[in-house]
Amino acid sequence: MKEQSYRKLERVTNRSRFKGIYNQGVWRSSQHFTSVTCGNTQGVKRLGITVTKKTGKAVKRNRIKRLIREFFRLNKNLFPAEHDVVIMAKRNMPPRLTYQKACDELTELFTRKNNI
RNA sequence: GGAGAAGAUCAGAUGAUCGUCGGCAGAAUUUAUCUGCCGGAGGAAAGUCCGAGCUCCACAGGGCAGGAUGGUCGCUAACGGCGACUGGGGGGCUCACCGCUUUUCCGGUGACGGAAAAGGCAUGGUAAACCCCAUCCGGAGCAAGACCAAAUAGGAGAACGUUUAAGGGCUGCCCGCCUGAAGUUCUCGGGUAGUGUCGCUAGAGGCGGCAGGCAACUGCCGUCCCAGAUGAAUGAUCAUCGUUGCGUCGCGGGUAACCAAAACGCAAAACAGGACUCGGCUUAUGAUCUUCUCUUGUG
RNA sequence: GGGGUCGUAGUUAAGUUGGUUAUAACGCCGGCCUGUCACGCCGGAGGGCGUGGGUUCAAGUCCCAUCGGCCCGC
Repeated sequence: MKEQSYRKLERVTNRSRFKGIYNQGVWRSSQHFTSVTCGNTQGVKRLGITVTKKTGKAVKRNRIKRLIREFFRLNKNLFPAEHDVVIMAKRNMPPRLTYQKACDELTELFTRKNNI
């Protein structure tokens, strides 16, 4: 499989799996994002993204999801192996989010988590 | 130059790298995976305010209730939409107001205007509220609906009923109809629920030409295929060009204030993302162009 | 995505042929009672129809647009 891909196999697509991650996972948060990490039995790193309607309208939500996906693709080494990670966007998201700022904040969030 | 109205067009472009959804072909060959090619959001995709197609409710029947519309003619699959023509747009009631009549005060040379009080419901006007009249409307909605896989199987309560049938469904009610020969219906609880399949995209379709019509629109011919996701696909980074604004410099123009080409640097680029599909309406919003109206300055 | 329902004082609500100054309870303020507080009694104030237009002499009510909250579905 290609290194920088993001296929359906690497996504969390089931509602019951989301609930399981919320119940058993470890919660971390930064200024604009919240992450939940939980081990899985599939042998791959998987990512789920949650952006609720309270964050904004459809254009804004799609953009946030694309930026988070891009961060996952290009920084897979920061994610723990055989774990499911859910990244949630908070309500105070700035209207014009650039990839550079999102990448910086998420990098800081995940490197801090690995140190603990 | 400024303000406003109406209409039309576009919604930055190209390339590279990484990545994504669908289709086709090949490798591999149960899936999974890899490679190549092609295609991949809007004028409003939005709000869900109207109208339809389509699907289910057995058929989609009659009356009442309820809802919607209200000048005429036409267009259309249909409409509350659109076009043209008209300049007012169905009929009625009155406790409110205006108007009407009388008196007083104020302003004015005056016509008259303003304010207050009373009279009267005999006369006029005004509502998208109420009554009547005409026309139209069965209900729900793709989470409609059909199939496969998986899973248990039968538990508790309530209502009604067992022979001139109850109950249920079709519409809120009635008639009528359908189902129903001993159970039926409702509620609660329990089990299962998938990277499932179809519906799912060729359509009242787009573009061009000709003809008819004042127009909305219609007919004929040619040509094109243009998203089908389901925790939900269009993105990120870089480069070049282009648009706009600002700053530096100032080829040039001008008596002057000033206007300014080329170059360089910086910044900006709106509203907004399909979710069964169309026709409208409404709302949000950037730029350019055309026509018209008002106003200011100069010649 | 589809359908429905609601928005009125600080809070919970009432408000229908459209027509006096938009109402009630709790809350708030002052007084009485008590050694003090609460309860109770008496009196009072304040401020509100989500927002913007329209119809009308007059709109919480009718019409249009818009914003926000809540509920339902195989």
